[in-house]
Amino acid sequence: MSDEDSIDSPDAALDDGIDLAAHPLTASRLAKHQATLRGPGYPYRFERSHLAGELHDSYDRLEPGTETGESVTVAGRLRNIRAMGKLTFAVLSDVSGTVQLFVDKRVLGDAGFAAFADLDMGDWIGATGEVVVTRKGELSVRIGTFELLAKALRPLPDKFHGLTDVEARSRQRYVDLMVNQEARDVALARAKVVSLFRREFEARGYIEVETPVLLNQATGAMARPFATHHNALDLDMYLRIATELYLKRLIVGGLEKVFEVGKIFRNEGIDATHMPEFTMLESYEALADYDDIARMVEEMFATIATEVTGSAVLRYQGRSLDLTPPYPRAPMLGLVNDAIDGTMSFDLSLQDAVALAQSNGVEPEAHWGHGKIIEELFDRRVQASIWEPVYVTHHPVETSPLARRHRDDPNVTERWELFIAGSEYGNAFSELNEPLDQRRRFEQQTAAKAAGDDEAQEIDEDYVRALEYGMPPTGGLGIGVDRLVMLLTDKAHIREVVLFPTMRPE
RNA sequence: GGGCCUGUAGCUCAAUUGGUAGAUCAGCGGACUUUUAAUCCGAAGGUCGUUGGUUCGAUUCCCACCAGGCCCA
Repeated sequence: MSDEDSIDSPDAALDDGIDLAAHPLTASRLAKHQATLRGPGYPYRFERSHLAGELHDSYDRLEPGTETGESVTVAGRLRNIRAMGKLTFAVLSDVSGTVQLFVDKRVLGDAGFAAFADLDMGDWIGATGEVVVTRKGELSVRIGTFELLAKALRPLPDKFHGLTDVEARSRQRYVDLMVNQEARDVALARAKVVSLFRREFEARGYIEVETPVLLNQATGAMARPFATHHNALDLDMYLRIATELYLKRLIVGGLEKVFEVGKIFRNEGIDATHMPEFTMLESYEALADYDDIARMVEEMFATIATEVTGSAVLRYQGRSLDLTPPYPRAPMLGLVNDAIDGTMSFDLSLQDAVALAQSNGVEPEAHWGHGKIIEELFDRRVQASIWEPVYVTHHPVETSPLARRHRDDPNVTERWELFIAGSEYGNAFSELNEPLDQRRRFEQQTAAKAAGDDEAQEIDEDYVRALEYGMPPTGGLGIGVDRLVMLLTDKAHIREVVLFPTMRPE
């Protein structure tokens, strides 16, 4: 930012139409700000002795009217000012909570009291004074000195109704965070979820790694990538749509237990559960299979839910939801056949399978085989009816090109997806580690792409080369972090758990 | 992509069978030594999302567009 310009021309109309110098709500704030810049200026640092929350922890049990004789220094944003003649009460808000400032003209002095009266809601101040409890029992700092740390040139939203407009809260998340405790709670819950995942994986001997975001080829999932260009190399590049194939290269390399938490980018629509950039957690563990991963995930989900919400039994969208393990396993085809009219089977002719799909509301595309039809029937007829956690297993080989064929059934893979409350929360395989089969699967994807499946994966030659060096049996996992945070914070829309959701420009 | 809905003061919301809009909070002036959304008095504050059209007259009706929400695909 060009600070010279901003100081010299603060009256330029901003893009939301407010002219700070001319608007009645901002003109006096701006004038005070400019006076401070011309005069004493603003401090570069401030020494705080206590957070608001720490004061409550230490002094909340005192009787009304107590004067502790102890001096503390607090700092934060002024959230509410109630001036009553020679006495003023104000609410100071910091990261830990709020504490009341008790401002007495006799304590602060005439000049100090007048200066305090010049403050506006939203200003950042630091203040020092005695910890007291008012006659009404409110823990307060009776300030003897204070300092303006930063001026708020813009007014805060309505102090009671706050900011409720979804669009404004999303675009100006900084304001949402200032005035809505719920917004702060979600941000903290999210941070805690990610932190707990790290703790849990590290406790199991995993190491955290970082794999590339910018790729020559977007592989490892079925999704459209964002395309970009590297100028110096004059090279078209893509943002990653998964971390899977790079993490498995690390298993080949012998790191054995790896995980990564990071942004994934998919060039697709935005709705209640989808954002073009979202946070995925992937992990891979040598010598494990998908059952090992399932046991790990259900333990982690219960632990994280308990630490974030206080219980493994949640309320989500008005309903109770129990994340206590173990979670039942159910083969996909069995669930489909419970839900449709007729019986789907890999033994049906493709013609009969298509007819069965059509009679159950699914119109197969030309390139679909039995597997895609089964998965589509599951999506349309089963998924939404799932509430309590269930591992859906036995995904068709056709729709799982990176998963190992099931040890007992060649039509399906050792794969599960964890469904809760109608959405997918995790996806895991016994990883396909046999290079010749992997090459054939990629070739089948290429054929599907040629037949019109624009989501089919491309072959990643270097990945096959890596497998040719030998990958041990491996259990892999992907978890949508945003959705888990939604579940734990009882949010129905992903935008509520992403600090800065993707939006069109204003 | 389709359907429905929304956009009015900084914020939260009203109103209009078509005659240029009101309230709470915030802000401004005043009173007040225990407030908790303080209270009381007073005076202000608006490109009614944008652009066209119909009309004597449009915030209101119509077209298009912009941004957003919900549902469906």
